[in-house]
Amino acid sequence: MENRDIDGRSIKSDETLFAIIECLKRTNGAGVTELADRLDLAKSTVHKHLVALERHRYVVKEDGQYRLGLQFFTAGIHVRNQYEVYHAAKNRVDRLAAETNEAAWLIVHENGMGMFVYGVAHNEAFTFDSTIGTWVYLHANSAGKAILAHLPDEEVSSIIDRHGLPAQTENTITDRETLLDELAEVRDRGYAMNAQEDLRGLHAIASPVITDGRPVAAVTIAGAANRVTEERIEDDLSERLLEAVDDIELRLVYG
Amino acid sequence: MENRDIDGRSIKSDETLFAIIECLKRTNGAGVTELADRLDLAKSTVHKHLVALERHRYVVKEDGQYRLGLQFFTAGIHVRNQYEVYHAAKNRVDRLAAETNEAAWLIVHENGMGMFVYGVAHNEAFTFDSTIGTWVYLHANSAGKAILAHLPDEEVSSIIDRHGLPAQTENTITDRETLLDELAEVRDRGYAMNAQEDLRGLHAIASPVITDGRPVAAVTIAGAANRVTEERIEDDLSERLLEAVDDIELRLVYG
DNA sequence: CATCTCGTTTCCTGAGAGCGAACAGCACGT
DNA sequence: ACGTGCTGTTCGCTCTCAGGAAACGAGATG
Repeated sequence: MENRDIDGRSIKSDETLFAIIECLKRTNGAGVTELADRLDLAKSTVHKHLVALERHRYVVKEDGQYRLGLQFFTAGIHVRNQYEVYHAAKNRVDRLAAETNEAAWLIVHENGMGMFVYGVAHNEAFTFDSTIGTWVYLHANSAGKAILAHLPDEEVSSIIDRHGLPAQTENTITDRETLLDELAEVRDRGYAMNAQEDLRGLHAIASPVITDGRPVAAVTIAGAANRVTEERIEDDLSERLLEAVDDIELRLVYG
Repeated sequence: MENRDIDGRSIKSDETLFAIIECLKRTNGAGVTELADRLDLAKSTVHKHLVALERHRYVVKEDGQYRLGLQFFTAGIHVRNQYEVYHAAKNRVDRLAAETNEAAWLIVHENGMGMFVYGVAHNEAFTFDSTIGTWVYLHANSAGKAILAHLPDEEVSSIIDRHGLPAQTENTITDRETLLDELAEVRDRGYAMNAQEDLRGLHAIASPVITDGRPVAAVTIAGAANRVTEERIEDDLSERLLEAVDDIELRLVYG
């Protein structure tokens, strides 16, 4: 199925290992036979990989089903903890959500894509938990645009080249020039806006966390479009957002 | 160094892959040469594995250094989200911490070991964040004992056989019979106690979350030994703990 | 400009990844 | 009890490809 191994410079057996992991992630646990069928591999091959994974606790066997193990959680938390900005921002993001009574997020970026690393919704209508740990395009939401706006031009274009500008809703910016204009606006304004560009019904504003001239992350306030109106943003939310970001940047510098 | 590949039933190349990951975890990022030296492998070998890891975003290259990437976070959060008990318990654990003004934790177990999946310290003296995602022995803390107390006897002994009863402090129970007696007590009392058995200066109580007769997790209240006294436990904390666990068990059954 | 020291690439070789088939366990309908 | 159909696991065989050594290229350092 996924025969994108036109490589020679990486390791095939690793690719099959990752394919197994990916498959287990999608299926939330599966048997050897099912995996072998799905990935078009011999049962014995899959089995040997699973034994290796199990020995390192990346996979657990339960009732003859294999599923991903808590070792991934350990590693994942370790990676998150390496981001100083997470520790600097966490409590302040909590406070921001409490003050505004909307959802607040911390987004970091890696390799030209964004990821939600932390979020709270004091008004807990939705299970926002499912959003944490997901990748997002930088061009299609306020946090991403806040980050892009403060990256060097050549980095922005290399990101566009690599990932393109796929549309998430009919409001997504899919044109290069339009995006660059928007980024200039964001720089002037100090914060970015998201008018249902990635999720219908959702409005959001975001501002970047900058250290040593580089945007390492962005903080977002997000909420239903009817609550997060343009005037509320101008009158109240934008100010609170910028205050929060200032606090976070300060804490990044001073322990 | 770690030549424990007396296997034949698993895959050697996977073992080196995991060794690389483990090494990157410990060093918080390293170069090809450093990894090759440390693991006693050829540079080219390490490099090819890194290319594979990088393609799948499990590793990122930054300033010629490789470090673990956010894909681990994605996978880790995914694993956590598979535990229904996490979603059922999160808010209630928050409330428990707020009520008692101590730290509260959710611990799950896998393969005879426990792991902190969630925790809050309303009294935020310590950076408890570093505890999340770490493995703990079940015999050496209150949460683990709460879980063990409600597992079938044969499962308990197989766990002891597999992991032993290593001492964490001078108060750790290291004797099989003593442990089994303690577990019987825990069953009677309804909650387990931790009198500086894994961490000096720390007192804790814990009670298991049971569904379908199986303990899937445990909830803990933990705090400095001088604050979490025996009489406060009896007068107040134990009751609040058991209430919280009841609520969680209910929420596990009803949506 | 020479000299380290990185990361990356190239090439070769024999260890071992991957395969197919046989084996073992369990749960069913008879 | 006895097939029958499903699992997961193990056993050899074979030819691929993972791993090693050494060359290459790119920055940094003196």
